[in-house]
Amino acid sequence: MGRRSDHTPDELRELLIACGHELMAERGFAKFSAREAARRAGYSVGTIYNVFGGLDAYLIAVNSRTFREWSAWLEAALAATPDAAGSDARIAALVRAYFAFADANRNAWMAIYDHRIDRGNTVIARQDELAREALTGIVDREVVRWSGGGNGESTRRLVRSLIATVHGHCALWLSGSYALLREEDPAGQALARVFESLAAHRAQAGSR
Amino acid sequence: MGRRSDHTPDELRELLIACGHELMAERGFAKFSAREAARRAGYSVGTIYNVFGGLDAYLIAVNSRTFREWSAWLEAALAATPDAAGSDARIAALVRAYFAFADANRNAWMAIYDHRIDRGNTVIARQDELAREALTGIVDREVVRWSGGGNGESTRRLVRSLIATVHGHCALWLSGSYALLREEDPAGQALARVFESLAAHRAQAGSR
DNA sequence: TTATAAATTCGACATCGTTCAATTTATTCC
DNA sequence: GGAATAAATTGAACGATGTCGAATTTATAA
Repeated sequence: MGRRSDHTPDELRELLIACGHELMAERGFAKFSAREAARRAGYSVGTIYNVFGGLDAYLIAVNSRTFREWSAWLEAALAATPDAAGSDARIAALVRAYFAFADANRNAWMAIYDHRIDRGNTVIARQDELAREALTGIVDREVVRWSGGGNGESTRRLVRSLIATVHGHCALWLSGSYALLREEDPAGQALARVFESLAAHRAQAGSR
Repeated sequence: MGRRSDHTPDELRELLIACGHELMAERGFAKFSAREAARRAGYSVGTIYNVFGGLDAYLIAVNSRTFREWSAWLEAALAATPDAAGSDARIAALVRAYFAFADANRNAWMAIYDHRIDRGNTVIARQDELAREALTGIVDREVVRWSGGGNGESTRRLVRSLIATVHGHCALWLSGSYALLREEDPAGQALARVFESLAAHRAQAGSR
């Protein structure tokens, strides 16, 4: 067949991403199949290559959707946290929501890190970059809010490091890795580490 | 052919693991091929299934070899750290060696976490379990040494959490994830977080 | 209506994991 | 030593994958 009037180019793109995301959530990265994703959309494999240019770009688009849902999940959790609960509560809500999303979307969440992008050969579309940066942005904002203003390069670095800390707990937990095998509250542990580091940096900043 | 006198069963096992490990280091998990690994050993695919029972068990054996090399690497780094350097230096050496091994064996290191084991359907051989526990054991020992004795369930939990912290930094760094994209010293950041948490727990224990 | 351009398909290809009947080798027994 | 037995090894078969492009079909323009 040729150009069909079923969907506009944008609609087709959306449709393929939606079906791919659904399939990813069902099967996980290892058992994901572009053929099957296209089949579900009512198209054949080649269409994915036409629309996205290659499998990598398609997977990036699928994972970017997960990133966006994740950000929305975090914002919703923060919005549901009353200001009166104090500033610690916002950090706690953020970390717990981070874990809750990963837990509720295990396959899709892990796929984000299962798909290795060779940044040398692959260009990431700007909109996909933005979806990833948004998450970092949320944490940035909340840490600045917690520490009461002081933003700068050192807090920027700290924020990335705290994200890595939480990520490590979440990843080892969901992958069933030995280290966290019998830990019943990985989110709580991650949160404890985050507060210890935040406290250390507040004290440090105050004593200068 | 039938039973060949080229290798004893143990030798064959070793050979297959060695070739698999080499191939994993070269290609990484995504491009690993059991066929190719067997080919390099001078056997055909079926032999892997005979010896290990299935691909999962083979991959576990291959990754266990990486675990053992990793443990040896850490022990070597610790052995090279003079006692006179102080107890902080041992922790620093441990974390830096953790990163150095991962960096020097990227594909093999990542494969450890790329291979998802369904613990419901897969039984892990005792020797492979031990290879994984050994690493945790090293960190356990060093943290107890640092804190000057006090061992118990709470330190056990802390140790696992610190491992998760370091793992998170290392994983995001090597996978080229956005969060740590421009961080020039991820190991230093991980180390800083570890010391912050260790300090917090020493203070806590001392004030009781 | 016809010609042009764009989208879509589908088959071809090499490869993968998995299984198992057939084959080859080593050992045992006479 | 030679035949019978047991064990290890192979390789073909199967369904599935990603990747590519020529052929086909559709929509639009002339």
